[in-house]
Amino acid sequence: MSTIRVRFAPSPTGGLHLGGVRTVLFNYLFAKKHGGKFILRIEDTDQTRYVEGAEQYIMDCLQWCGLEPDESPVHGGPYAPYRQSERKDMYRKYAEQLVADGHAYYAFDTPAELEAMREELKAKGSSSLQYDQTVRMGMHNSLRLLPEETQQLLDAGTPYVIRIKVPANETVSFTDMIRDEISFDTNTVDDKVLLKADGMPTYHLAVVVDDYLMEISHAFRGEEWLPSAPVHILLWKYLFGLENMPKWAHLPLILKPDGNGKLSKRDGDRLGFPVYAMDWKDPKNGELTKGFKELGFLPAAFVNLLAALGWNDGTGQEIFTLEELCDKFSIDRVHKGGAKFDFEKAKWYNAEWIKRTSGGDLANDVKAVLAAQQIAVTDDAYLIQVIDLVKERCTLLNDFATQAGFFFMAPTQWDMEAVKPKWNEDKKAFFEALMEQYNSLPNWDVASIEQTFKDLATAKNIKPGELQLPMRVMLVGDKFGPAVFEIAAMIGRTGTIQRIQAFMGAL
RNA sequence: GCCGUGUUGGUCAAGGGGUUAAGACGCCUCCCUUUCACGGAGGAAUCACGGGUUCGAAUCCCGUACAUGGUACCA
Repeated sequence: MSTIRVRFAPSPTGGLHLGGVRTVLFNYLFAKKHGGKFILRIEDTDQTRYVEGAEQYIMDCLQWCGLEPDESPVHGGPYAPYRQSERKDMYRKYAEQLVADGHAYYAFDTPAELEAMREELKAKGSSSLQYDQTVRMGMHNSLRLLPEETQQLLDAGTPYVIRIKVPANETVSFTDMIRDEISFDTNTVDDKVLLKADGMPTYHLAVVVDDYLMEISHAFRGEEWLPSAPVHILLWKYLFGLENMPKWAHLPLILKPDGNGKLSKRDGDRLGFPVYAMDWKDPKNGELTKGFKELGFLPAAFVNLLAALGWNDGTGQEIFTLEELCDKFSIDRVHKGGAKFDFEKAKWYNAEWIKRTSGGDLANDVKAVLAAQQIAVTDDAYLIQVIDLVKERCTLLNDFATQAGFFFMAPTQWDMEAVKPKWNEDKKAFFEALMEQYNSLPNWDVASIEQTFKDLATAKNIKPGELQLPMRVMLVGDKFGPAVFEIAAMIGRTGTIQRIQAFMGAL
């Protein structure tokens, strides 16, 4: 068997959507599992929707996810160029060849003429509004025109497109790796444009030509492409031979959590979760779309949750590293049906990954989170201890701001409501005595801190439990965090005493 | 409308002729903890519908419904 080469071909028209990253992921996993290559080609032939910077953004997202391609516009490779716009000349040749072979034709119809055709079909009550075999002989194209008429138009520089001539009464079928046999009646497929008036190919021509030229062996794409598959199959048949065609896999769609439909950027804004891998700022209108990265997701968790959306290994295992995924991924365990995206579950994956990642490995990310709170970390060893102490209560990296922040900065306001109602002179006296005893405590460790606290409480005839909540509020400012004595040990003797004092002063 | 593809708890899903129909998220109860979590033990909740085939159907077949995608000189 020849080398496995899979490819992903995003169009640089905006941010990288969940579905896009998942397609990349499945491409990547399949390639790695079989020792093949993952190729990234850019579909930048849509002049009107092309967005400056989007291509770099895509590369950045893939790098963050750890899914870097083997060949791409930035990585280079033997089949360069990898940008469709730079391969423009290759496509025309094949389009012309199709015309010469009678499988395609020139069409000179203006937008107005196309519109008129659709209006007419609609008026007739026709079941389809397509430019297809039923209408093409009534249109302005080289099929109906005399050869000299066509030549005249061409010579005169009349704008034209090249359309595929879909045959009548044939069945086009192919095997999809996850859906098995799929077939179409050619009478229901339209004469798609292959080469646009501006000389750029449409996706239909470009995928086929590029897949052939780049020797792609397997092609993964979203299910939304299934309806145009017959066009691609026909093209392969006419141009390069079905035996050379890559194997197809059409991935299920990722659906919006509520209501119906494909997950879109809007849903994220509306429901309050990201749908892009990383923040994307649209240069056209300055609009910012939130990304998983900036919200505080770990790339490993992001990849993990994406893999689980439409695939599982059948064992019930939920947490996978990229390496495990590469090893265990199998195309026939990919689902056929679309899956609704569940942000709660997505967060759970991240929490699991935070728990499983060591404090040391988390340190840089947490440092950045704290820096955003104006907290500069100088002692890495201390930071790592803090992280290990609090990470199990963090779902997102940004949670470290509240969960770890008080280890670096004393609270300036306190949850007084939690303390005041039960506060009295006895308790006040307890904490004053406590400060004194802590001040002279020989060893500042969790056991000593706790023992002193409890002994003093007993001596003052107060239940230690009743004093722990006030103590917590003094140290943290609020009612959360690890065990109070752990916190006290961590922030040190002077820190602890100062915080008790500050609170008493503010009371 | 037409064409394609789907349909197991609220969500992700295992299971592909005989199962008490796994597991996970979420939700609820309890335990742990005089904080918040983590962890542990339980609980509620499911085979879209109708016909076949079969001793037996979530599983195979046919319809229907519903969902979703496409129906552009967008990808």
